[in-house]
Amino acid sequence: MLRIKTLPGMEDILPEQMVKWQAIERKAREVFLVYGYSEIRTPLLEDAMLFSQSVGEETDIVKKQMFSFLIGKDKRVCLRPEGTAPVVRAYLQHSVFRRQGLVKYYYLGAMFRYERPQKGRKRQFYQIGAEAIGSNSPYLDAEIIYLVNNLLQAVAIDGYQIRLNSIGCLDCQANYKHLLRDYLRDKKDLLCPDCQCRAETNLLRILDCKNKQCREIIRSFPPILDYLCAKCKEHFAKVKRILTEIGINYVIDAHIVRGLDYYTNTVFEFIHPELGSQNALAGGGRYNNLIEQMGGEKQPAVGFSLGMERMMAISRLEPQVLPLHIFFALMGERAYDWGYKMLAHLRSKGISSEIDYQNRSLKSQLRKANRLKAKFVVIAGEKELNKGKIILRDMRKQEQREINLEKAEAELCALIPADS
RNA sequence: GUGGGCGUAGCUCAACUGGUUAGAGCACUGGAUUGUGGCUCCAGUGGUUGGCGGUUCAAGUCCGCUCGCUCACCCCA
Repeated sequence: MLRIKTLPGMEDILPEQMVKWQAIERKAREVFLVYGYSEIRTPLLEDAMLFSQSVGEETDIVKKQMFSFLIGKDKRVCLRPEGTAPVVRAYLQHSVFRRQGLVKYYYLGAMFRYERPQKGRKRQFYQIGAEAIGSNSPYLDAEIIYLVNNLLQAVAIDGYQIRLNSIGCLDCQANYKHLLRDYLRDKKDLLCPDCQCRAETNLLRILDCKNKQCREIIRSFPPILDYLCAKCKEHFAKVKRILTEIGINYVIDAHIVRGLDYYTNTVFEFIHPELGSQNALAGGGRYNNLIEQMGGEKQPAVGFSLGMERMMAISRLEPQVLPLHIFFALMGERAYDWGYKMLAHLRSKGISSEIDYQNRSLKSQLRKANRLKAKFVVIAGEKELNKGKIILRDMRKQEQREINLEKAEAELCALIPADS
């Protein structure tokens, strides 16, 4: 019989991993609460047009990384490759802008991209992200970056670097593309094949090509940062100043060009050296034209997303497994029936309890209790029941005593709050 | 999509230039203690050596194909 396995790039998260995973999620939720962001959940499956319209027809994500397929004859749908477009879609669909001014949403969940898997890059991966829609205030840019910084601290991650850049508004970009195209006109043949293609489709991406020769050519051309219009220049200056004032260390990296088309002005990346080649822990920035582009009224916005697996890889958070309160080690059917009833009762009162289901010896029942880190073990067999008693063993103190059957329930219930 | 590396027990790894029945530690189960955990000792379960084919008296080992994993390019979180 052929044993089916997970698809490439799709992974099970086993319970042992899940403990830390949930701890990170819990910390993230706490941070979002503090910053006034509320959770939104959008479907995993969306109209494929949502992403070509927002992320960009010519981006790698849309061009070759979407899990997309037809439903019925002509409806093309896809598993979401990123989180911003669905949130904006929901924002518009429910006319949120008519009900309130600034909205601050966060999300967490699975994203899907059909790529060759490698370290820190899976086909199904999880992101935590947030979007703040409705303000162009540079203080909001700073809030997002400060929030990410805060979140990373909360999950015991350090040693990362914050890289910052501004790619200006649409006017700045149009102007810069014009200049760049002029500059490259007679150098096209020297570029790598990819960049020759980019020259037509996604000019700005040439700026962060890793090919040696392309870098050489680009190096002598000033970055877009040097060509920002007065307004964008002022906005970026303010973002930098605010960040410095609130104690954020960052470096300006004029070559950050995000791979999604919707970004404008402030863009940033949190990178970590221990992540390997996929070193971006978080990324984000402003997208002042996206809402309008998706059919809404113009609303400036800013957001970010964090890679969950990448956080898992470097977080030093050590979540403690909650210890089991009471284990029932029983011998004989009469004792088992009594113990099972007591177990059911304690559990319904919220006291974690466990019992053996495999008819094991007392010794192995205790071994199991020990492995489960049980605080107490109730031991009972014919011998005890005949005396009208049971044995209560304190596993840590390595002591045990007999208690009366009638008082057992009260004693067991009383044990826990005092101890934990 | 393009390269490189690697596939032996649930996990981490052994097995000299091809040579008896493929081993060890951890984990698991049982026992030493016929009813008491951790430590110790003993024993046991567990393998189509990823798969298929080839070379050979003989293949975990060599060759071919294939599948899978992994790292990197690309791109991104």
